[in-house]
Order: sequence, then structure tokens, then C-alpha cells
Amino acid sequence: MSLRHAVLGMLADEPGSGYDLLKRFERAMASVWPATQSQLYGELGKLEAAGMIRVLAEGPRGRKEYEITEAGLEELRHWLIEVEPGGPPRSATLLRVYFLGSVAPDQARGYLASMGESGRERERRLEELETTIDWGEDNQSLYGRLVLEWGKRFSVMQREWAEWAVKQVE
Amino acid sequence: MSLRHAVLGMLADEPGSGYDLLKRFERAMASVWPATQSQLYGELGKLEAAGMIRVLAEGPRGRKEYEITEAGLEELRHWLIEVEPGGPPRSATLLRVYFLGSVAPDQARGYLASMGESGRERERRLEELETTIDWGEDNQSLYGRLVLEWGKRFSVMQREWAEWAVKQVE
DNA sequence: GTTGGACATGTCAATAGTGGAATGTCATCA
DNA sequence: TGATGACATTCCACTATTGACATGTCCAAC
Repeated sequence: MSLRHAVLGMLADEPGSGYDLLKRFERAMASVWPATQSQLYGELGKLEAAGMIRVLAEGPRGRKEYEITEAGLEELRHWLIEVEPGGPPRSATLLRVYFLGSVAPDQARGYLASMGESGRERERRLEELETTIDWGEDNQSLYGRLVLEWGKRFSVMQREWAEWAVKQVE
Repeated sequence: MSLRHAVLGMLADEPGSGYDLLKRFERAMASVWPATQSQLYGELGKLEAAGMIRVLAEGPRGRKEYEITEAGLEELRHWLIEVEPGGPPRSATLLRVYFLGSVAPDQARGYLASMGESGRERERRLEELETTIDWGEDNQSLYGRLVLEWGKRFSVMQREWAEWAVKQVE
């Protein structure tokens, strides 16, 4: 149910068309809340029908630029502040670890090692990303940096855990 | 698509009925791969039709005890070893952080503080859980411990990050 | 003996997410 | 002018997930 809020959040930052939002989903949101084009346009239609967003302007090629309405802002704030966050999300990665007893120990170690490797890889990519972006003093930058830092810490944790885990299996 | 593999993994450990598996989903798997009863029975039907599990025995009250077949084991191993793990899962929590600019700074700080709090809480629960379970020397225990340790490290990371993040917003 | 709770499965409707096809517009460059 | 590629939306079929409802059995306690 959070695709809705992702869309509202982006439009709260600045107005845009479905196409614009799609680009933002591919770039900034890819590792937080991926969404496909069909989902996105569907949600835009529903949000407009619900009066949470409105067409600000129509452009060439049928482009419809949306902006958030007062009702939409209210829904966004309500979700941010008043709605209880859910539990931890599904993790196919951990699910595998759980069942690693079904394969030979050296294969299990191999899998754990590759988890460590992907943590390292992710760490590297995030650090590179950090230098690429030109951070301003605005809110967007502030909270974007918090999310990025979360990702970095997560990656480090995963790498360290995987190194520890490989030793446990020996 | 991993509900299927969660079911196969549990049946690879030991045979059981849908009801048994449901209990295991509620207990051990709740924070890794939650599943509802309707999903579970549906998946059992599909897996049986696909020849990956088979009815081992029928008990009272229509109870059907399933066991994994050779084909099922093969599918499980294939998924464990050969299938590329997907990217990071959706995180409604981080999505919120990303949009925290839409509310007042003190509300944002409040939200971050509550994330730290829930990290602490989770840490506590997991440590309690660790002392509750009697760990054996079997595979089940070994890999279960790895998952538990992952959860603990994750919780610590989240708490530390949240404390850092609150300071950033000040 | 009856009643309440654990055992046990099945089905349904609604929403969320995936992946791809179809369609068309506009700007630029050779 | 013709081709290409970015822009832009709509629709469809399929699978996954949620939540609720329906149905019935067995056991123990009162």
C-alpha cells in the first residue's frame, strides 16, 4: 500500500508527469521501493480519482503534469506520522540462509561468502554515489543523505556478518 | 515466488501437515517470510500437483502429512545455489525517512527516535529468544543461529543509525 | 453429554506487483 | 525526408499476497 505514498512524497517535492516519476523511481527509489510503469500509471489514475493529486498542466505528447493537492499532503503526513510502521520486510536472502542445511557445507559457505561479496560491492557503489551527487542544504538532501548512510551501514553489517557466518560453518 | 521454497525447505527438514507448517510460519519464519493460511494451503496444492511434495500419511480430521520428493529437493537445491538472489527488498521504513521533509523537523526527529527505539526493542526480544531456544549441534540449529545473529546485528545497526540520524536533523 | 478450544482444510474477493505489448508524438541529425 | 531515440501513456494477463469466511473433527474438562 506504500506505492501510493511514494508517489505522493515525490509529488510533494515537486510536480511531474508519470514519465518523470518513473525516472525518479528508477534512479533514487530503485533500492527502496521499486515500481514498474504499469503500477505507476495505475496509481496516478487512482490518486487523481481520489482527489489527492490533480493535473497541473498538459504538455506535448499527451503529457500530464500532476501536482499534489491539500488532501494528498494530508494523507502523506498522516502516513508519515500516525501510521504504525510494519514489521521487518520479507527477506529471500535470509530465507536461504535458513535452509542452507539442505546443501553441502562447502556450497553453504560459498553462498555466505557471496553475500559478503555483494555487501562489499554495494558499499562501494554507495560510496561512489555519494561523491557523484551534489548535496545541497535543502531537506531533500538532508533526508537523502540519511537514507544513503543507512544503506552504507547495512552493507557493512552484511559483509561483517557474512565473514563471521562463514567461520561458523567451518 | 519464494513461498514455494520456504515450504520446500521446511518439508526438507521434516514432514508435516499444512497446519504444522502454519505453526512454523508463525513462529520461526514470522520475521523472515510471513505467510497466511490461505497462501499456504494453496501452495501445498500446487506443489503436490507439480510432484514436488507427496502425501505421506492421512491422519484424523482430514490431516494430510506431506513429505518432500526427490524433485522437490532438487528444486530447493537449485534455488539455494543456482538462482541469483534478488536485490534489496522494499522498505517502507526507509521510504518514510526519504520523505520526512514533508513534516516539521521535530516530528521527523520523533519518527527517527522511534526507529531507534524499535531497534532496541527488537534487540531485546532476540536476545531473549536466544536464551529460550535450546540449541543443538544439528544443521537446523547452526543455520538458525546465523539468522538470529543477523537479526541482532541488524537491530544494533538500526539503533545506532537512528541515534546518528536524530543528531543530523538538529 | 455438552461445550470450548485446538486441530485441520478449503474457498473467495480484493489488492498489489510483474512483465510486456501496443500506440503514438516530438526533436534531432544525417 | 527518413530514421532514430527519447518522451509519454494505456492496457492486459498473470502471479502473489491479504484477510475473511466457511466447514468440520477431535479431545479434555466440567
